[in-house]
Amino acid sequence: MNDTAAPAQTASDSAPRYDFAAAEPKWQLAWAERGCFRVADVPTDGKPKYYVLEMFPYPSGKIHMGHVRNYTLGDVVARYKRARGFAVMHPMGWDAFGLPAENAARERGVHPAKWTYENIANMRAELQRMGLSLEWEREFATCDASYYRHQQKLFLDFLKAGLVERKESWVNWDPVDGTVLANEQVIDGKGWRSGAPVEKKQLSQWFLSITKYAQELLDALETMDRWPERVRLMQANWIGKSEGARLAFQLDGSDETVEVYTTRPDTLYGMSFLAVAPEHPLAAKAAATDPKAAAFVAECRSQGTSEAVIETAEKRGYDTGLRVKHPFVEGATYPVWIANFVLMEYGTGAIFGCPGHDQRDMDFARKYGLDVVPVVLPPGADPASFTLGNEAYVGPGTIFNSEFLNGLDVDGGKRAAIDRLEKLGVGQGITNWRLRDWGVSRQRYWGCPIPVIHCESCGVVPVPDDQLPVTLPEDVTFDRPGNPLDHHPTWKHVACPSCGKPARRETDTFDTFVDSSWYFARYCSPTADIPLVRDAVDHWMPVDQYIGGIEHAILHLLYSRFFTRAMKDTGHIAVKEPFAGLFTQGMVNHESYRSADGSWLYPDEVEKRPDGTAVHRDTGAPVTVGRVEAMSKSKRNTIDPGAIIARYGADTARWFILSDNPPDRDMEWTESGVAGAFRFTQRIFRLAEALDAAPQEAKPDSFGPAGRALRRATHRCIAAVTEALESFAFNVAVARVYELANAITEAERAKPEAGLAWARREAVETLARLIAPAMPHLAEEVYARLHPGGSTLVADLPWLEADPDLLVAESVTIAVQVMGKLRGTIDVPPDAPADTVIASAEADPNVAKALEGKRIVKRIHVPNRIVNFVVAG
RNA sequence: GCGAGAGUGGCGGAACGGUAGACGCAGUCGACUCAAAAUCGACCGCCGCAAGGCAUGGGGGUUCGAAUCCCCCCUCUCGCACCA
Repeated sequence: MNDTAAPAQTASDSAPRYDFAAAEPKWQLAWAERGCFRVADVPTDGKPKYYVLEMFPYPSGKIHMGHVRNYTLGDVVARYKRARGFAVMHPMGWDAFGLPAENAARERGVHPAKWTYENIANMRAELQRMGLSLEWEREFATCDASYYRHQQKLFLDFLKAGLVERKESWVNWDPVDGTVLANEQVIDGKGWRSGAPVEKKQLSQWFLSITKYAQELLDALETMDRWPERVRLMQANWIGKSEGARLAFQLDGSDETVEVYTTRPDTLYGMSFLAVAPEHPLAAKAAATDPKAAAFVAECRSQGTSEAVIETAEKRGYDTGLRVKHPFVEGATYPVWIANFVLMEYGTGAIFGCPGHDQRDMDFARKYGLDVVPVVLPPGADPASFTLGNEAYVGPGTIFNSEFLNGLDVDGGKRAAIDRLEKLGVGQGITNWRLRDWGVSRQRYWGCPIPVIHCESCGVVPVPDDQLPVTLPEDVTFDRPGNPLDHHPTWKHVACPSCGKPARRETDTFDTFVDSSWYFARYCSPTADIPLVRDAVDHWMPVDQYIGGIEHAILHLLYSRFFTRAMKDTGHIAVKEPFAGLFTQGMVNHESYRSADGSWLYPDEVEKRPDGTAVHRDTGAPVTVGRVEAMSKSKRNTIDPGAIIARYGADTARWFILSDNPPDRDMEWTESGVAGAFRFTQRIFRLAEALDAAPQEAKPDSFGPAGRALRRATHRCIAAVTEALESFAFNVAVARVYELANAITEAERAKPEAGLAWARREAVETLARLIAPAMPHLAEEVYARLHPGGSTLVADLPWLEADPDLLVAESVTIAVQVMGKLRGTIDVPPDAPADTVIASAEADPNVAKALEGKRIVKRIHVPNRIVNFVVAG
């Protein structure tokens, strides 16, 4: 059953089949030996450059279908652009630092380096079996000291340039394991391994100053027209610029003030309370003397962990009894509440509440019986009678109930209020950002060491350039929790480079997002002894086409954009934007299967019945076919690319993945779809074989009707596939190729005529060259058959150009409508004059019938397209 | 809640405002075969014997003509989410 579509030939099978298992390695070797995909760091051949890059993989050990899709898409682009005359750089490497390697070390006692490099070797072999046009000479792993030493250098340059800060920050602390946890290691507020409730702990950590570039990162999004709109939008939201005012409220009966951030200073006269976050210093102060306040703060803290709780949590608060003075209204004071919906992380951790024009404040006010004073009058509303129910009014309008602001619109009110605050010296207009600086310290072993030394007398001292790289010690143990670098007996003890006294190395390593924030630039000069060689990086950057999953829409792409700017400002690179074009691919999904007892089954264990039901392959027990969803180990609906390639070949896998649907949408991997793609590889091969008897002949002077039709199909296909590839419509390109194959089959059945053999040969060679970006091995195999003894590789051939004369049809079929309804079609010569076309349209019997007894009011003729009669009566 | 995208046969999908459903998958029938597989051929949106009618989530509109443009509504997916 496993081999219904297997390539093995049976005795009765007289037609020889395309032997992909022999062909694919053969052509892979040929490409490698010829160095087809090599380019110089600094080319001198004058070709335009094109840099294609797919997001490099984490070396988990095996490739998955998402990789196959990602790298197939990139390879189609790379091979196509190369044929179009570009010098294409298409490198590959490994995002090799990270937690899984440490987990493997703890669970299986294998050293992270050994585990990682073995995984890399395995995955490299798998990728090579896909026949990708990669330049393996540029390969590196981010865990190579020869890579991360330059990362350390970049960091030190950033430090010098004032782009790095050290500040206190909260981390997830597992009190049982005594270790810092990554966010994904915190499950429902508990440590994933120990199950102990996670605590927040403050540590001194390194931050890259991404916020210094917030405005620029936001502005540049506007110009990035080759990025998907939604990715730009997600980044803009993430950066989260907001304009407003910061103002200080003075506590009644005290000199102390509370700072508030607001985007609505125009609504200050609608204030009815002030609220601070539970973590706010004022809340802490209230809690110190008021047990009830302390209890409320504690309650907020205990509840705040899981996201589901936050989403549904009711607004609750506690009145501290303190009051603040209004900045504009002499003598007016308002209560100060501690409220669970105020976020310490955003703004100042305190707000002024204006229930009339903010829904959250409204909910809070209604719950606790606080005043609701409308100060913005919607257009057309009557100021005397206007009231608010439980809905805050957030639209435009005219300010009222607001003294000096009365009569202004919202924007004018904001400006006037800010002016007054500034005059009074209690506040000013500011821009606030949601984007935070990027904390890059990780308390982990398997990462790039942060190259600084802590000295009691000199403070933080950068590791001098000549002492780089700071390498990871190999003799580490994972037998206890925490950071092995910290436990290491000698590694962290060093002499201070500045004063020579005993000092301590930084034992934190970088967030792995740092590793992936500049790898694309390093590929340009992958073995240089400086981070980036300007000639090379200035030639190849930016990446012309970057391809990867949407899951990296924000962090990886934003960090890379920032990092590139930082590298520019420290003189390492000329460009600001790393990725000129971005394409985000969809996921690869698969049906899931469950047996009667609810356990998940692998696709291999399931047999589909013709009636649509499914049973267990061995036991015959009924199987429930579940949803089509993302492949995951837990649901066992994964398909191993290695097994697919072994059974059907790389070209089949590549072809199916391209043919199923548009590449930016999620696709469904189906067994029948792969089988269909496999059948097509065999069919192409048969079309080529059928030519063997055809004599080699010079191009005939004229062709018969079948030959002319085939030649038109051939050249139309060139034009159509080219257009489809240019617009990333790979599924359409595939459809056009099928059409040409169908046209060739039709020509095979045609009566023999002079020149037909030549036309068939042209068609098959065209077919081979058009499939080359998608099915490169089969393309070479077919081409080689057509050119016995030749040594030219399709990989080295230029892209085909369609003959414009053959793109014009001999006759065109024109639709004839009466009042927009199709009543017939007529065949006319292309570009026939309107009056003849209309005359023959009217002569069509069916059309004539529809026109009978009617008066033709208007005759519409769109050349080569349509005739439409507008009639009356 | 805010934002974005998408709704077309049994399925994936195609379609510069101009013959809706290209192409593939699945399916039906036939040829070849002792048989099966493979292959080749024909059919394959819905209603209808037919003529014809109806069809691109629903409703309006613009237009000679709308899957495509505009307005309203419904559904689904994704992202963000007490961001003041």
